[in-house]
Amino acid sequence: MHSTPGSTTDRVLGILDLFTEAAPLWTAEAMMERLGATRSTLYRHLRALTDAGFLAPAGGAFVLGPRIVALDRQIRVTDPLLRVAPAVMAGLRDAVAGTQLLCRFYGTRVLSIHEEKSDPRIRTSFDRGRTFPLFRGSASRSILANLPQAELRRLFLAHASEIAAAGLGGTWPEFRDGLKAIRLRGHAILSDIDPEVIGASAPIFAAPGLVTGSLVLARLKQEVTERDLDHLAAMVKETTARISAALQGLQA
Amino acid sequence: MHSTPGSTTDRVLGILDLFTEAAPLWTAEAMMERLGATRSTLYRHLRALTDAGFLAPAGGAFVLGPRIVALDRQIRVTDPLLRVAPAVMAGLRDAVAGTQLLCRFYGTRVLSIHEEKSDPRIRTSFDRGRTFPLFRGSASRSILANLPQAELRRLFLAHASEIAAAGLGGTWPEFRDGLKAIRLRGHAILSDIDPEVIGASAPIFAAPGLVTGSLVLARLKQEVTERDLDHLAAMVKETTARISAALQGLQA
DNA sequence: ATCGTTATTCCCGATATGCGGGAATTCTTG
DNA sequence: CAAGAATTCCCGCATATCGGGAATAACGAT
Repeated sequence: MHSTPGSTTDRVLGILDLFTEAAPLWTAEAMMERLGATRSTLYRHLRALTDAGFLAPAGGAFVLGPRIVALDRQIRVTDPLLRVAPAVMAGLRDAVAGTQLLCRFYGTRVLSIHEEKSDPRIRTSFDRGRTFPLFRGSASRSILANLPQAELRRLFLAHASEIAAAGLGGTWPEFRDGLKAIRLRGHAILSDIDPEVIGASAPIFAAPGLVTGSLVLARLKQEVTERDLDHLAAMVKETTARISAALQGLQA
Repeated sequence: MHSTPGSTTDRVLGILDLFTEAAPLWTAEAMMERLGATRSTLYRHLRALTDAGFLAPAGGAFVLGPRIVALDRQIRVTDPLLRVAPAVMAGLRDAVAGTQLLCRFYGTRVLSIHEEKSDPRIRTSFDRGRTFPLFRGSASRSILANLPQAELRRLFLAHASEIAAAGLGGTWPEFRDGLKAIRLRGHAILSDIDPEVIGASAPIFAAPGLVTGSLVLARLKQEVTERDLDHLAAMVKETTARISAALQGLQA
């Protein structure tokens, strides 16, 4: 074979990479061409994915399958963070007057896992399932600032240019000390992703010192004053403290 | 090798089967034992799944990963049915005074893909992602009744005993004619899954004659009269007709 | 229903790939 | 910084995957 690296399994799972928001529907023919796979091999792989429910035939083409939806439900039902946080967030609706985003950290990406929206004008489709880059956005910042040193160093070595581009410093001490300041402050305020929206975030801990996610309280930037931001910051710190406590109570 | 059938890919995907609502967290050790796999092989497979984001390490064990949540979002964002139905359903909230379930048909299973709940006492965690058996429940019944004959025959041959158990007839003509009656009536009323809840459903068509899902309007059984059921039936028929029309308008 | 067309599965020999035992490495944690 | 655990690497052998093409099944239209 030529330009297809990785094992068979990687190639099979790689098929799922084709299915994006922009291209949610693929015919076997199109996949063959795109992947440079032969007909029998591709169909064998499609069958494996279809049998497992990750793909489903839809009128001559394939779409992402029901298993994904079912597995997402399992995650929702079993995630301890989702057992405690949504209720707390619902109680904050009116006080925030914007949008709240609960995020979870997955080693390399930050994922929004729950949204509580009260300002319909914020049309950031910050849905559950949206991923954020680790070095941009308020949610990620609060997480990053609370990662263990060893992990930070690894990240710095692997992503120096991204880190510099995000204004997080060009040297390791700059990076580390900047994050330390955020950690000590206890919250991060950023308008980094959508320029019309500004968010205050704070970390959520699954155990003392072990950051597992963050909460963002966001509002339309042009409508908030300095005082509002201070208020949001205080609120998000207080709220994440409560969520962390509840989370750790669950596990005990 | 012994009792592990299927291809490598099947075995890798099979790992995900372990992760259930009751057992959402697996250590490598536990998986080795359960699957009868050797250490290196298991870890190779875990790595493939983890790299693809379908699993994630969580403190010495593994859980379902962020990719699943992200893919579910893609499905939500790109599903035409979800583009038209939720707004219609939201408009019915007060009129239904119960719970509405939007379901999609996936060849072999019926999956709830959206819920609009207005009666909090119905605690059926009929969440998005819940799967229903094809031969039970109102949602499935309306779909089944509108499947092409060829597919029905195939289903009957493959699942005769389930079909009989569900009271759908012990012979092919019984089965076919029973479903035909439902199809002509245009709706199905059943209290088949949760005995406290009764639901009226009607099919949704992606194209004339091509059933793609169904809508269920459900209420607490002990609170509904015959008249209420008639009303629900009329409402669900009218609503699914509108959803089908909107859906077919989209594609044109 | 019947046929032509397209989509999907099956077959089988050559060969690349996954398997497993164990050692090496990396990650945790005190 | 060291001991223990978790994870990856290594490599020869056996096996499952690949691909070309034919067979079959599903689909659509007459």
